[in-house]
Amino acid sequence: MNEQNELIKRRLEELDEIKKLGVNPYPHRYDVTHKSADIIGSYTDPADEAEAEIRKQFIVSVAGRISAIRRMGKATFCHIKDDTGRIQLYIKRDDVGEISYKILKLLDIGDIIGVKGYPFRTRTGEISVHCNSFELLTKSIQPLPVVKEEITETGEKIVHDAFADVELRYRQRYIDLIVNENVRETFINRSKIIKSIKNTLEKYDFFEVETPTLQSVYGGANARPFVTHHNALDIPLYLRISNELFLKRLVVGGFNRVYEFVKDFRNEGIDRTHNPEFTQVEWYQAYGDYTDSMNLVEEVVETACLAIHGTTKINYQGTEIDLKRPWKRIRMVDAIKEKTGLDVLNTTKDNIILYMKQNNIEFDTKLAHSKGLVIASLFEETCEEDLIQPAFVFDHPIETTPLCKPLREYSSEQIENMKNDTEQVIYVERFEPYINKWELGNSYTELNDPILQRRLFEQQEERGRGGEEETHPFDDDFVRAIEVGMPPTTGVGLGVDRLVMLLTNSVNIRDVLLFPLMKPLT
RNA sequence: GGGGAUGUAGCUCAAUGGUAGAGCAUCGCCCUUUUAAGGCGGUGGUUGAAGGUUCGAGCCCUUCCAUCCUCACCA
Repeated sequence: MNEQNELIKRRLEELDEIKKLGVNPYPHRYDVTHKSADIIGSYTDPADEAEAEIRKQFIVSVAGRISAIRRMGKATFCHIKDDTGRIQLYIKRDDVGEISYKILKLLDIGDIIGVKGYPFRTRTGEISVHCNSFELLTKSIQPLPVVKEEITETGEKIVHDAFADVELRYRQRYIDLIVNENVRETFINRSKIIKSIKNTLEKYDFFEVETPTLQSVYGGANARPFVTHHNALDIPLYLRISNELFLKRLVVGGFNRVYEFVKDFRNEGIDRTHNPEFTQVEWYQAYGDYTDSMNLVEEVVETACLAIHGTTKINYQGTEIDLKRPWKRIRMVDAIKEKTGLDVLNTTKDNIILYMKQNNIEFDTKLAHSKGLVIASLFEETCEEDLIQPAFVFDHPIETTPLCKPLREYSSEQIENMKNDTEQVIYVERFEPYINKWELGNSYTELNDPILQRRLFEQQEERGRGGEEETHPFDDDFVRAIEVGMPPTTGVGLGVDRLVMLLTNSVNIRDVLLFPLMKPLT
């Protein structure tokens, strides 16, 4: 990209020539009366010559970026793109005058112009604007990739020499968006999905809130945080890994139904389904339990799919997936039994570990101290790969999270004694929606017993001291809030990026993030 | 972090270790209903960076940078 590049040099010369002709290449505003799609959509062919003459009085004003130019001596065809699509312009020297036509010759692909003229149909059938005048609105200095679009006789669009370098596409998304129409569509769909989710939640009287991104105690998930520093207060701060604990405080405060779309930050690896910052929507509902959340998750996802596809059936990279409610619901231990035949409820911890070793199932020995974690790990290694169609996997071992309520069937003595009996696994009312093998979210019947909450945080701290890297830190203020009293509550966190990937058939999370994190070029 | 692959003109891509090329874009000329417009003629390169082997390196070797795939980690 050196500045001596011939193409850029040439364009700077053109810019000078344009200025010398008395034209401001960067004017301040332009009155647009029509969008390209409106012009094409509302066009009807005139009945006869007389009507065609009259039509010439109906002037449209349309603006956009030049995407193709075909010059033919004293007449020029070009296509401009606006936010509704593209439209062809027909500009004749005799119509616009000599000086304007001279300026037209100085224009390039990438320049933004506004034109006034009347719609007509060309000899080859394309609805176009016959221009009486045009105005340069912005001169482009950086040459764009030249993408040729061919419309076949069957109406199919073939894109030639597409701008395909993924690295450049992510780093210079503005160019990607100009040139690659499907990229634009993906982000329009992302917006529609988010809007749909909001609509569904608002329909049930959920209330949108905002909670802190900078937190002095992070929590609500198992993840390593980004650490920063506040100068004036001279304290470390963390970028949130979750907003869960704040939303629950709001339920304590009396907002019975709250939701927030939120950027979470996790200091971990980057791959096809992980970006250091990503979007979740979380919502909390007082007086409900996790079965209410299952119902709402189904509805939120199904409705979002309908909003952009008009059907519940999607094709993700060749896999047919139907998001129609109701989804399959299965206990984690039953999923394991179905897949492996192993009845973990009636098998000792050591025998499960033995089974995993015998079957070459990956196993982290750091988890060997807890039967619950062994079971969760067995599930992840064996069952996840089959969870293509939407399914709720529920009732996880309590060791997987300190924020979730144990099953209602337990007596308080059983929960009390769980530490003393290593073979006794306490299960919690948690579920994860799986689609296409991905955990799309996470949900609990929220723990609101402050005594147990405190104990579970303490156990997390203990495990942290024992070497586990990603445990929940103890949050005193949060426990205080629970002590004030949180009503029976259920909550959900849903991964928005992954949902958008699914619904837009995107392979990489970067394809659904406008500006994914890239290593800076040195 | 491990393994595999890629990086050549503005874009998309070629090039047995032996003169770096094509299409589009760009520039000049012709062309007043073209549409991947067309015709004729030009310009354009530190082959990601730095070393090395060789008479000779885009190609072989080393290191580095970036990206992709994959594994690990990870809601």
